[in-house]
Amino acid sequence: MLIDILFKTIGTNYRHNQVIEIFHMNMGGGGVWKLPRPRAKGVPFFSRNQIATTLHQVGVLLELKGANPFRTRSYFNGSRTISTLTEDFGEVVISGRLMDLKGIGKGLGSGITNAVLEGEWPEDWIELFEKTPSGLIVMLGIPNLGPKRIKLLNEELGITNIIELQESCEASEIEDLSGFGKKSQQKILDGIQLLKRFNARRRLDIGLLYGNALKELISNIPKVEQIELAGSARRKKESIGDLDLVIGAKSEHHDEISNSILSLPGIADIKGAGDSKISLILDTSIFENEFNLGNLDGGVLDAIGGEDYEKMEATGTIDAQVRIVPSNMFPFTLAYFTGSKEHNIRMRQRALDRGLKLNEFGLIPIAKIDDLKGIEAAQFSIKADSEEDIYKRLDLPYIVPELREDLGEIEAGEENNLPELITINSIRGAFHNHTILSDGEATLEQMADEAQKLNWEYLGISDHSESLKIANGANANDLLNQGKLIEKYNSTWKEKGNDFRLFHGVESDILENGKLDYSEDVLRELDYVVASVHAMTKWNNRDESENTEDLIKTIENKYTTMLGHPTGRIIQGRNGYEVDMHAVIRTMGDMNENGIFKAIELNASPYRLDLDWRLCKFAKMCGVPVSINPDAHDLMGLRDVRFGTYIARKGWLEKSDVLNTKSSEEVATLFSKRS
DNA sequence: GCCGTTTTCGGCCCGACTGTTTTCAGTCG
Repeated sequence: MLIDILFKTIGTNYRHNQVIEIFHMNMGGGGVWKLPRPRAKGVPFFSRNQIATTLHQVGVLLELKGANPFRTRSYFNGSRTISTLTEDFGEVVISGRLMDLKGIGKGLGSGITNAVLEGEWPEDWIELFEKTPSGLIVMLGIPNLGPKRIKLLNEELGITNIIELQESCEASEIEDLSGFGKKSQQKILDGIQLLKRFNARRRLDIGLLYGNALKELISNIPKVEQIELAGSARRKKESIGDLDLVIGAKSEHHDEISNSILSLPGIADIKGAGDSKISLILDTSIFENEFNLGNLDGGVLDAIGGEDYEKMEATGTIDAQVRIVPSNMFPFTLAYFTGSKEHNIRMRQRALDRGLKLNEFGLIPIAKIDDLKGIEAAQFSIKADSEEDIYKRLDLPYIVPELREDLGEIEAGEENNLPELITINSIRGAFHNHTILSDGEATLEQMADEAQKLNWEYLGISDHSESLKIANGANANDLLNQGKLIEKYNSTWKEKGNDFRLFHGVESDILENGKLDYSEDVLRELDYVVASVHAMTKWNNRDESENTEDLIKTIENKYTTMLGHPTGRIIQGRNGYEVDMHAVIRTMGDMNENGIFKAIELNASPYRLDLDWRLCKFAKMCGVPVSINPDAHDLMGLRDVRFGTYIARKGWLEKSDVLNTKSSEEVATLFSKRS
């Protein structure tokens, strides 16, 4: 049963650092990769998302074909350029400015232009999609198995999918291939198991739980001078592959520290232990108490494997790499293993431009090192007490880990224009929360109490609407009665001089043609409406333009205040439906400009983190306020706003960009701007 | 495939680790 569920999801998620990126951008669509069909309405025949996704997929398919790596890279670069474009993509193509973009030359430029203007994909791309077995793409998700060896497996043994691969391993057919052996055969089997369980990645909340537990244990080891969690966990990516920890200590203590680490609790297996690096597999025995996964709404639970999910987490593991370096190297190693790869490339290039070489050991004047390499050369490194010093030496202000993705942070740093990112302390409340009226676990009163314990000034209650039977959606009468109760509480607090207040909303299901639940008479009584899609099957089966049109209709509805979990994606569970979110956000931006308040939710549940951080910056640019909502189904759920804050920071948001940093008076005023 | 130009083609970030090899290829970040 469990395996069935997991195999079902493997079809849509792939772990390959580039493939997974696409998954997280919600650009992947359904299971098998297919070139999108052109939009029925004509030019532009394809959206920015579709072009960016396609370029990326062509790049992956070229890798599997064994094409020139620089050629494949240019497809990835092109995809990146287009997905981060802030202008209207269609206009850029139509006005013939596409090839002015850095990274788009004659080849990509003419292919894209023809696709967008004529609705036809280049022949060689069509052929790539048709001739590559989709199972090979799934195999890229297996750790330590890349395009070259997959190509070899395909050519030598005729393997076209993960099931055949597993059978071949079990029949010991792989170990005899040149370049393979017993160990790599076993590694592939292990990797298949990992992929089946978690798509070889873990959600941010789970990663941070393990990471912080290990960090805490190591920091108590004598003679450890510095320790920090690095990697994607430090950068607060929505999911992480493995944990990276960096330790600073005197060289003479490295052995002792290393031995202490190997005897810590929670280690299921030791994959390797060298002079400077320890590779571990951690399991849940690292936690003193069992971890509480909280109450999930039914849709989320289903998407991540239903009832079997908790069992899976309880027996789950995570890989961790621990590196021990002399304290003087610590900032360099920390920066290096924090990444991202793209950010590091830019930083290294920046160092080269200044006659310096940047690596995990130091920042070293090239003139001094002759033929010395790595750690040998590091004796000539410029001193740094912290990462700040490294940035300073490269003429940049400090860039926080969340921003290190090479998505404009270097340029913003050069212009001294980095954002002052929001912190959790700025949050004054939240607007998407459930009570026992629908599928929540706590009463209105309990939720209000908990919000006050968090020092919030207000709380918005938005139970599920009538049509969502599966989540016990509230009928009109019950909803209106909830409103009366809220009024009563609000006036009682006011009489007592307590400034706390509740806002009364609803999470309305988005119905046919973008309609909301309930009659106008009911909607008029509410402070706000969170409009969300729940009919995922239907929305997944429609094309991007239909979904986009319906969402825009919903937003144009007078009573829609904000869009809830905008794409419906569940991390490690399912992709979102296809939608041109740029167009949706742009519509919201235009309405805000005209004095009509429309906000977009950043659903802070670690299972969702939707709006994706890559789109937060775009919402900010369009002047669309972001509401960081926990989608709480119980008291603990309110605390999920912290994950939303991490993602908001990653998405460049400042305090002023976020709705729930405003005072309750300001919020009330904004909510009243309906038309 | 893109870029930058020495305008016709060479260079494209770089190092560690692993498991294969017997000097290196593949993978990863």
